[in-house]
Amino acid sequence: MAYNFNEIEKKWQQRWRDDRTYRVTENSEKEKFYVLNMFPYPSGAGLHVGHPLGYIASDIYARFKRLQGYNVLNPMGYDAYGLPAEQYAIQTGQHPAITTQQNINRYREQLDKIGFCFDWEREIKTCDPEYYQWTQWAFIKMFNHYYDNKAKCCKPISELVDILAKEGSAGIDAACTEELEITAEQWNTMNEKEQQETLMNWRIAFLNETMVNWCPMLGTVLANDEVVDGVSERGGYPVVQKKMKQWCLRVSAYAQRLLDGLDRIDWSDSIKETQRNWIGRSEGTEMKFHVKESDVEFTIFTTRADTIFGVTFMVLAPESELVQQLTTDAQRADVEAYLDRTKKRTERERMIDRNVTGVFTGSYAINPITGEEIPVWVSDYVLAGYGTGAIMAVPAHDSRDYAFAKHFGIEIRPLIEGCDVSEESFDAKEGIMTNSPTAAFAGCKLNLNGKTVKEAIAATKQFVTENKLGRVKVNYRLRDAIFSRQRYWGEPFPIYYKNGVPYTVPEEYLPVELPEVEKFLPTESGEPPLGHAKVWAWDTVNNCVTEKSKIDNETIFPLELNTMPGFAGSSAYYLRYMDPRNHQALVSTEADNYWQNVDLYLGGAEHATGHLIYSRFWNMFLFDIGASVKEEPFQKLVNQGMIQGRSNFVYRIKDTNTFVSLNLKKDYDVTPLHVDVNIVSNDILDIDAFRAWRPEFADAEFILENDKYICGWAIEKMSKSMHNVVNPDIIVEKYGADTLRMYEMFLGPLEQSKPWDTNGIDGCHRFLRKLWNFFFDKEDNLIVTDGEATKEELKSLHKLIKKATDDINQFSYNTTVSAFMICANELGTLKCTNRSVLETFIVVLAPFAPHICEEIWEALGHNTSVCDAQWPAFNEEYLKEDTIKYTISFNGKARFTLEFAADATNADIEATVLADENSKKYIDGKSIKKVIIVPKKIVNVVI
RNA sequence: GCGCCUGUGGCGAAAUUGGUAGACGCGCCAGACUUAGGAUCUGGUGUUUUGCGACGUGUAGGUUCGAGUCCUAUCAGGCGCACCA
Repeated sequence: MAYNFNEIEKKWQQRWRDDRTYRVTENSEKEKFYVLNMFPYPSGAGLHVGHPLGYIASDIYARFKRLQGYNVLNPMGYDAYGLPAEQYAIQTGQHPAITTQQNINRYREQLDKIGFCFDWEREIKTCDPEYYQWTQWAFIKMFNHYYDNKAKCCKPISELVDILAKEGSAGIDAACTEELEITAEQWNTMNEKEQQETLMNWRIAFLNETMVNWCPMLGTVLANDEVVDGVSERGGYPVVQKKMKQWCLRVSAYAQRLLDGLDRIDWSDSIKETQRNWIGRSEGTEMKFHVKESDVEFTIFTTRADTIFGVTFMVLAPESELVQQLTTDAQRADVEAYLDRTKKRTERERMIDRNVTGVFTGSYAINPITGEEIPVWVSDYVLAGYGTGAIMAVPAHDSRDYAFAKHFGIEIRPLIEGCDVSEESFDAKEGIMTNSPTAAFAGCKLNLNGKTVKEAIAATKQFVTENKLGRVKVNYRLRDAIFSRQRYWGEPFPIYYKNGVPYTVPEEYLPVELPEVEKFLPTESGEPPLGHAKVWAWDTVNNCVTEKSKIDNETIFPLELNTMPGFAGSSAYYLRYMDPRNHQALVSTEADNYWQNVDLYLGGAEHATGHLIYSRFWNMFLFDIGASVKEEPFQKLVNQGMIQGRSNFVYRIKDTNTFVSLNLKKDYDVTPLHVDVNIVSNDILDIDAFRAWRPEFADAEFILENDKYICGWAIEKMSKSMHNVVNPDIIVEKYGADTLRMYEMFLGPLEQSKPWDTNGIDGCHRFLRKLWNFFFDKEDNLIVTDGEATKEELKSLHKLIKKATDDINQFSYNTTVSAFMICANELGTLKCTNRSVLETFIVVLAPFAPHICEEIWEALGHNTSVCDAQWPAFNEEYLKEDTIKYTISFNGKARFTLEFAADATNADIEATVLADENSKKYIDGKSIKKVIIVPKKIVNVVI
């Protein structure tokens, strides 16, 4: 019988379930290896052929490592909270928990068909109370810690309270929202509420009135990485800036450690670079400027301290509190009008429209070094959230300042020898400084003339520091993460409010479970959906959730109405897999010590600035409090490329129901329409299927070429709306999971994006059928023979072992698949039937095509799984050749080949070549400069 | 604008890291077995030339006995950040 993949795959998938083949337990005898995929959000559309790419790749690696004797953890779960299920709930009233579970079931069914070695007994779902208990727990820990900049780690907030009570804030160097100066006396006279509000300034998880990305259509705020081009990542709705009180995580406290950590992990350069960009470290100087005829002083941040003599105006961000203080009465009306206008513009509008706008405040600042008076302006090209929200403008050496100065006719004062600023600014950090105003301002002691820019920056820094005019400062672009979402389908906060002050639910009473609501929409008074919950108050006596109607603000208090964002549950899930059913801790010390962190993490590169930053931050925090043994969660990261869809088009002649074939369409006025790729084969449309596809096409007419309707095509993202989704189930049914696995790997380099194209899949399928025929004849009799393998067979086999071992280690799976085919071709030519050779082949192939290998393995008489076989050792002896062919070149031009004994020395080879009749023809009496012999390859004679 | 990556047959792609291109698969051509094949097997397949040969890794230079690989410039495509001072 032929290779019956459907039957074989069903059989082995069942067997693996029954035997719990892929269950893992901590085993100190064996070395661990932790493989992890970014867990999926179970969307309603199910899996398409792009999803399994990473799972297959990691599955191969996991199986490979297991064969090499490692104890491999390869778990799977679901990122189950998210917007689509909630949007669906709003539309249909269906509870998101139900939709989500249905989607999970569908995913599981599809995943099972591909034959992964996941340990499903460790499955987690982020919406499961047993899981989110630990998300809430981590949040409480963050609430109760602050970040000590000197110690470079976080510490309990109680220690900060002690310091405040004894010494005030003077000695505190901690990550904070704003620099506060509080004496011990002030602190001690504060009431409870004031103290709590003050502590918010330092907590890692803190409540803050902040500018947020508000998406009115979604009715919620979004994190920076959830906003793309000024619209929401999900849905593409407009996003506006709005000031709101929100929970935040002080991610910025960890900016330097997040940056430093990148040097210790094995990630691709491009992802590291993206993270470095996102963190955006910049080293510069903070300088204090006094305001003329006023007590007010303000600080600016600059990386170009050397340009202090070129400052001809100052600019404040419109949102800066200084604007109100510095606006003179004469200018107030103009400034107010400007602020109004700015406020109305969305982020997106500000991004598109880069016309120079601004208004003068009426105040003048004093240059701290020269004493010169400088006008202070307001303009929205200065961002409130970066640096101090105020800048010193140097139009000669900054293009934005230059545009502003040109527009408002402000002086442009060049400071670098020979630079031309008549047309544009000179932004480069190079050249020799000039124009230091030593004469104009006799009091000025700083002279930068003749220094390079680099030297001048250093000199200015030193001068500013020594004269206490400011300080050296490092700034980061990385902002704190906004952690509140005005949504239903997310983790509830373990927070209740007493007298308007947030308090955490005691850890031992977690989880605080998500309450039921009647509606998933915001309330009429504009509260988030949890405002509809009837049972949503905290009873501090019985430590439980109770009816809202019982709130008395004595012992029963209102609970937080916001929920946590998507990244909350996905930030530490890898730890939970180590010990998923633990009720006492996120992860037991034993499990954490054994599994440590993820050795190989696979997922899409699109998470570079979201999940992969939050997750590192979250884990560093857990590391600081001793809940995780490793500072970095993911040691090696591989980003699989996206599988794009190949869409097909039909061309409808305008205002008709007639469709014209691709190469004839130029004669008509046509509208291209996406057509379901499943009714198109090799770009030829199945016309009957098309008529049946949609009612409006039932009586469609066609203009054919060669009796066929040829469709157009394009490479696009695989999505429902483009009708280009290919379901893996269909491939599995037609070719089998093993073929799908081999083919997805064969398609090209793992990290590259590539379009899905079934055109080559037959090659992989043919290979497996051929393999089957090595073992069985037409009547299913095993036809392998015992005995010694021949030299050629062993050579071919060991070439494969070497190639497979090397390539799998480098995730070069496409070349590994090629190596299998080459070896099978060679063994076929050799008519190999040798049991030991073929058996070893099966072991090496097992990670790629586990079902067929199990079946053959069993037929060969083994009563254990091929998963528990041993990865074969490579033996160089078999690859040795008796003779080696050398290409003989003269002056780099290949001429002919000669064969030598494998152990011939260079001297032998040289002598033979020079004595050779052929060679003499090329040398022809000319003198030989040298003879280059590349081992086993080439002899090049230079004449 | 800044940073990163990629560019090789009709197509997906290889190339032991500087060693004399195009492995493997698809497609195509020819042949065999077939009533037939979109099944299977065998052989061929970068361009050009009848042939020896010549030319070929986006383009133009350079280093080298030798360059797809290194250097310089340039073009094209992709990704990330983007009024970050």
